[in-house]
Amino acid sequence: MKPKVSFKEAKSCPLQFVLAVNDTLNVISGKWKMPIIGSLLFDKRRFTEIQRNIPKITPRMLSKELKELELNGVVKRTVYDTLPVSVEYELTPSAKSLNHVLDTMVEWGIRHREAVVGRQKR
Amino acid sequence: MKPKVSFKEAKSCPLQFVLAVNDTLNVISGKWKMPIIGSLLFDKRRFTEIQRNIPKITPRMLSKELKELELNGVVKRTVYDTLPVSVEYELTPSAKSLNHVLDTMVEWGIRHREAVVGRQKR
DNA sequence: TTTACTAGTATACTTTAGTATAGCACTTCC
DNA sequence: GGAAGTGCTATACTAAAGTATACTAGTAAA
Repeated sequence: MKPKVSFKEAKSCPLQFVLAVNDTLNVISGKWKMPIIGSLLFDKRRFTEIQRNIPKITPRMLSKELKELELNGVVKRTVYDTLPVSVEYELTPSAKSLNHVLDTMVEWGIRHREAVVGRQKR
Repeated sequence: MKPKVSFKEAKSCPLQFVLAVNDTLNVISGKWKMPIIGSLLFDKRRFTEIQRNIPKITPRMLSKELKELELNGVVKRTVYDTLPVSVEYELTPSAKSLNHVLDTMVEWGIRHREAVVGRQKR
């Protein structure tokens, strides 16, 4: 559901906005969440595949973050009855729609960097 | 400048995207950045005004965060030669355009919460 | 002269986030 | 029988983020 008022139109910052922004922030902030989501954004992957994808992450961190992402409805975990067991992680449909958010963040990040550098040159 | 490829179109996650997302995250993540930006989003304010706006923040934190935001080109600090001195904080034009990012975050946050709750009910 | 306002700083602390290193249970390959 | 691959967990640590409490200099009103 679309919020009734955007930040631009609103005259003050309603609590529900802050809460919704925080929900989104909780999903993507921290040292490893973006790399993990990035790794899953284009394909489902297994534990060790993600680990190989993100060279410096420890299994403890990967495990911890994946659990948190699963709890938050961002990642779906599927265990296959193979020998040895294989476990697949994939983004939920809701998480896939994160790319809209990420796109605006990329755009703002690039623009903002240009604006800041521009001011320093002048 | 608009990035050439969006997350949806891209087949892998380019480094420049990750960097730009991190730039944006650095500006808005942490316990107090959003409340401070929220407080300045509709008007310029003085130190104690912001402090009254955000009841539980300590002056140490407010001071620290404002310095960081100033360094990152998000906030502009102006000292007025009144007695006692008054200092005004306002968002830079670049920071004001953050509301587009925040809007998509609000929208995703609300949708995602609905999706997660929906799954729990079923 | 005490009080209160301005915009903060100083010091010491707790809490949360992240790291380092080792190990487990299971199975297959050599 | 040992090594190697599966998906992790346990313990102990360091580093970063945030809190609590007190305090500063300058001025002005009571």
